[in-house]
Amino acid sequence: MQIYALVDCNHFYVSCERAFAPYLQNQPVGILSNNDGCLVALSPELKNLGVTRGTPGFKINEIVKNQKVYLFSSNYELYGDMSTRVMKILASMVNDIEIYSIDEAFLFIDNISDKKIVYDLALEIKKKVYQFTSIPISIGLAKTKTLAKIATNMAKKSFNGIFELLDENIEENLLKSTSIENIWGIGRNYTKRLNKYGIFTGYDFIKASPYLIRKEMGIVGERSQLELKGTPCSDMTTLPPDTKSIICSRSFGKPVSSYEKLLETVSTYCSTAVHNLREKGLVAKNLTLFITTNPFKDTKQYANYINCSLPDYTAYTPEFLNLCAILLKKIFKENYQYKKSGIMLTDIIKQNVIQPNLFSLSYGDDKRHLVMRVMDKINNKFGTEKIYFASNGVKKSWKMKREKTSKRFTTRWDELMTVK
DNA sequence: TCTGGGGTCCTAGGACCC
DNA sequence: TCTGGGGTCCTAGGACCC
Repeated sequence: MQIYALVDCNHFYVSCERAFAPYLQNQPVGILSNNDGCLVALSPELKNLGVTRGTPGFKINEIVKNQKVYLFSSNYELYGDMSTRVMKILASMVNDIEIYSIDEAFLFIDNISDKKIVYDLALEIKKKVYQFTSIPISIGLAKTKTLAKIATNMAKKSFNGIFELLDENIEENLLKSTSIENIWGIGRNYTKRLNKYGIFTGYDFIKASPYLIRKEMGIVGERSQLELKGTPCSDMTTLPPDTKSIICSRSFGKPVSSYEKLLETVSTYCSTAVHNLREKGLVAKNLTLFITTNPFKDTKQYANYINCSLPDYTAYTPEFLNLCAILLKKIFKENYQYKKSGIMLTDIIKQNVIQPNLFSLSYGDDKRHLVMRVMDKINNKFGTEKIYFASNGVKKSWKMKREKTSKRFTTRWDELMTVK
């Protein structure tokens, strides 16, 4: 018997905050996105107050005032580290694990003939993860990943946090009561299209003609359909896939209109992205830069992007920074209130497979590489941006808001939890 | 005043090649 | 009536995911 188990951490960011602040237990808790913009994670108690994911923070001021809601800025350093801990525990308990996102992982369970044993294993996993991280998880068990997703949704509605979907009658009933928009791979747009053909539930979907599904959704839809019928169509990818792009973009705390300040923003984001590139042992050749005004405001709108390739693959920050200045000049327009900018690195390969250009040194061998290494070492040890490029700006009046951040309890010595 | 950020995959169409 | 056929590569855009 081959079983896919999907482990999903319950309201993960909230649970991370709760792990270090027990008074948040059973209280309405919400985590805000970057710039304290909108809600990205909610505790069930907050959901019960009628608040939904994606709501802008300022729209719930009223509720926050009246109901005592605890709001936090997102603390990705903490969540990332907690995620690593959870994944390590999972990996120690099964042979094959595919880390799917910061709070989800597929486990592949093979060679177990008895359903009961699988269920007990899931129970043990859940217990152990909670014991070592105090993160509550839900586990769905099924024949394919897509079915496991549905099982996990059920597991979240109690059932001890574990739902096993291996009985065909239960499967059929569950598909009948599952709307297609809740199926993995079917989003808002495909839901609308399929509704036109009278397809509303998972059951309608598996009964629909494969030709129709193929026509409307392409190969992806056809795969989803097969998976729901019990045929696995996606392998476990136990090795992390090669990075194809790295994006760094942010909204500003305050709008920016001068070229100089806008350049500070893209330079800062660019430095971060190229740093990430180096951390992964990669080099890139292509840079895309974009700027945009605030689409939610009634002011003059402008958005544009531009993209350019370097002559060689590199992870040398100044080279990208120079390019940023040139590219920004080309698309920058005066008299606009810019709200967001960003850069994307593409055409990425591993540093150790660079094909050196006949006329230049390869990045790994020259002094530029060493300078970057020293810089990264200093910043990794003493904190981000201890040393940085002048083009990133010194004052950064546009910096994003993060007014309610908790401490980075698990990754900074000076932010360890104190017990009074 | 205040509305996130980072990714992947697939497809259609155009340019170009022999 | 009918105007070759087969292929690759690249890009933009659309869809999805968390």
